[in-house]
Amino acid sequence: MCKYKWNAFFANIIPKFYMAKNLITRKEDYSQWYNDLIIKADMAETSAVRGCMVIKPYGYAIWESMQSALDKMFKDTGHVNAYFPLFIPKSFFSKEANHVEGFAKECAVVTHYRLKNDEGGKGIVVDPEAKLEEELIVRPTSETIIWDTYRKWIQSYRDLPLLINQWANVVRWEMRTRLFLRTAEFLWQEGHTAHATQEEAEAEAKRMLEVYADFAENFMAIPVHKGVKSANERFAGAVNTYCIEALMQDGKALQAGTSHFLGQNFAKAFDVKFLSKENKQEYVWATSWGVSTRLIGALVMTHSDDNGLVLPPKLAPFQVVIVPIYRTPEEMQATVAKAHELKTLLSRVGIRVKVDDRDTQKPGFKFAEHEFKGVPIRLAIGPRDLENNTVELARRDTLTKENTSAEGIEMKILDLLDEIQKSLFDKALKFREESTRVAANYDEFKEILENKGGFVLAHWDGTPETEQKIKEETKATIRLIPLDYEEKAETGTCIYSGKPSKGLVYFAKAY
RNA sequence: CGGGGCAUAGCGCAGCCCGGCUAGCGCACCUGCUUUGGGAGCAGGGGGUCGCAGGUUCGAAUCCUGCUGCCCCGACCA
Repeated sequence: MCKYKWNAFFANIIPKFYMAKNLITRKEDYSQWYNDLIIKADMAETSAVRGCMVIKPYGYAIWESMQSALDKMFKDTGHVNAYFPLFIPKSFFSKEANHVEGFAKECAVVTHYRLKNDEGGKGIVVDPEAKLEEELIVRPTSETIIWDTYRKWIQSYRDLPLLINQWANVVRWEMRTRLFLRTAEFLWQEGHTAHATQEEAEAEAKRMLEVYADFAENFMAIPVHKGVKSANERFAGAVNTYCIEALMQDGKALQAGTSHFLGQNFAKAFDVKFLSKENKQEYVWATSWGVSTRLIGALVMTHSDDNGLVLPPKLAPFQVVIVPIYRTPEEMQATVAKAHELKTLLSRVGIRVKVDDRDTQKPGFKFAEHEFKGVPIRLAIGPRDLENNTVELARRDTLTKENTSAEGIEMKILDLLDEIQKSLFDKALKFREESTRVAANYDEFKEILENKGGFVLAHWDGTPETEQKIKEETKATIRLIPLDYEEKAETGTCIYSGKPSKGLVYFAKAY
């Protein structure tokens, strides 16, 4: 009965799977640790298609948690969802010069629309008769198709602002891929907005940057820096790219979200004009912004440890797992019943709970499995607990255990979940602060990057050439220019060229 | 696209140099019994076109040729 129930409800989330007892440590080999963790925690795997991954139920559940939090934040800021086509006519794509240049090298192209049986009897071939008149690009991003559509939607200032988001997949034909961090196809959301004035569009781009930073810090428990990208790192077709940058445990930075002020570039390329209050034809102002499944990679690399995944309570598919412990059928019946009773109690206050009442696995195995998969809190209930009205409570982040009264447990767990969420953030913040250094000169800069990693604050002369040289020599790039860079106007000299600098910028090696 | 490596059961590997009988091991899987408060034990069992195509040979996982796929390292990227 219990076995049947488990299968019916959870077979898709936690399949029977052997956990490796020994995960390679972060210190031994960070990237292998990352790869093994993703696969062994059952989040994703490589697929039969080169560069593309299969997101497995547990990984997808994390994405769904992210989606629902973000989607609410988008709606709360006045956005609505829509959906635009996967395919973009080649001619659209080439209308904005910088945009094409930026994406041309990594586009998948559809050239035919039909297959046929090979005349030589060797399977299926592309029918050469079925060549498309105009090739279609599989979207690497949707600005072009969206702006072509917006032209028809916008006539007057009364149609503005237009605040639309879409949840979609995109394809960028990458040479080298890594699960979640860089795959040929990935899932994301892309917001595309149209405004009557420059000020409003810029404010929108900054507002969404704030939304992303809020999400990263309060849901993912990842501290992020907000800033502006240098010209080299700017989105193809944007006037300005704002970003949030996070620091991973190996000292490399990861761009966790971007928000672009597109100026009138796309409006001009796609001829999107509106009639202003003054009865004048004007080009609209645009933004776009996105975060992707890459965030899952950021989540893993920020919090997880040598024992496996560590998930922040707000995004964990299950916040609490309850493991019943028993010897006899009677004990099984009693502890499983108590576990479900507890689950009901916890669910009632909004906690996501799973009872692991599989009779096919021993408790020790379950402990190890849920620990590896990063469930924030584990409760164990055995015969002794039934007698004493207690539970054993274990925290994933600290790996500590305690016996506690079952009385009022739901309030205790609510508090504890908050505490874990905060503790993860604080720990990550502390690590980032400790990994952020100021370099007074180029030698110091190189020394820090080579031996310590992390963010390096340094003066820069503001030219793309200097950034390029530094990149070539050290592999570090400017991750961001602080938002208050212009106002602060600290003066100094560029560590590379010795020319005047307007302020410190963040350098790091990046994913 | 350049350099290196790998391809044998679901996964991880051994066997290959030096060809030979029915291709083996660990984990996973199935059955039974004993177990269950930190990854259970024993017994039995199922599962393989040895990446593909050709060649050498009485005989090929093993030797030769060609192909394909994958992984790692470098130039591009959220």
